[in-house]
Amino acid sequence: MLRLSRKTLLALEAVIDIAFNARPEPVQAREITARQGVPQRYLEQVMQQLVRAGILKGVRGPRGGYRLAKERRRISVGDIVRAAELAEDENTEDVLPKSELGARIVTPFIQTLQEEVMTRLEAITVEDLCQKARAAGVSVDDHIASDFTI
Amino acid sequence: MLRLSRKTLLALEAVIDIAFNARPEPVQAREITARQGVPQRYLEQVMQQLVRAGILKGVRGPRGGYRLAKERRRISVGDIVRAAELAEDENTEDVLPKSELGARIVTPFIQTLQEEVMTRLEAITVEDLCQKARAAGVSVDDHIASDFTI
DNA sequence: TAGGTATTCCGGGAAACAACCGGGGTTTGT
DNA sequence: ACAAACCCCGGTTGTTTCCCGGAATACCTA
Repeated sequence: MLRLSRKTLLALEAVIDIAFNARPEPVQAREITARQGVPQRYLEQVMQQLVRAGILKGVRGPRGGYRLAKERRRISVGDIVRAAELAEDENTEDVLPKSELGARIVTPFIQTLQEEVMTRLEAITVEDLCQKARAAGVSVDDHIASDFTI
Repeated sequence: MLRLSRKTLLALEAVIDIAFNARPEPVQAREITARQGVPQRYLEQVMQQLVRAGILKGVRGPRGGYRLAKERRRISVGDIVRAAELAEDENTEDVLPKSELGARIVTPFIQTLQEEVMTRLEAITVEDLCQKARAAGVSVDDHIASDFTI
């Protein structure tokens, strides 16, 4: 199957959470953890990967938090997935198969498939998902209201 | 990224290896390990998953080995991937996100993507990959000749 | 027909690796 | 001074990979 790590899911939810929230003030990590129910320390770690990838922008100090670094329509799902996955496995030494069959057929086949999926993910932006959320009836009011249920 | 486990790659290569080899006698695990350079014990484990999934058929005793359980065009890549992946993770307890945004938007989005990829994989058969191998110039003679380099 | 051998089958479990999580401290802005 | 993002690093848990010892089964020879 296509396995995405929990970290990637987290990153996706966090970015959309911030994008969906239209407040002028930045969104604090604490709010997101309250909504998603994940340990705050772990989420901050993921957030910083997103900051380093140029997707989020951190604002320090009191009343600080995170904000999108670009417009919603300029951030693709592929960007987020890459930022989350590509963080620690820098080795990327693809176990090259010895057999001709493996090297010439199944490896290229898998690579092509991966590229196709990635292309598909690059075509979908955070903007698209936000519109979908609105269409699905997730109201901004409920969203913001839950900020105070900490 | 779309991460496939080594086990899945192995399963794919093994099945295609057997399918590409047109001999009447079954193919032994030992031959495949010699060609792919993988530990024999591990490969046998993968092979048995494929047997239980109804993709391969094991033939015991001397001159035994593995054979396709069905025609080449009736075995899809999706079948093989499912058989290899779905073996040990029977838990499948999808970590359901608490937030509305996660539950209503990103989870369905990911699921749809997974289903699309799976549908895509079901449409490609072992027969297709064998034809591709022949077109790519992987000769059957070389393939069989390597049987005796053990 | 009986026994020896080659091979698939089966379960358990060690070893390596990645994912997950937390601590302590530093920097930055209010 | 305080509140938050930042940074490094180590510990825990879980998954993947790999190995081992044996049992079952089929072929071969005598």
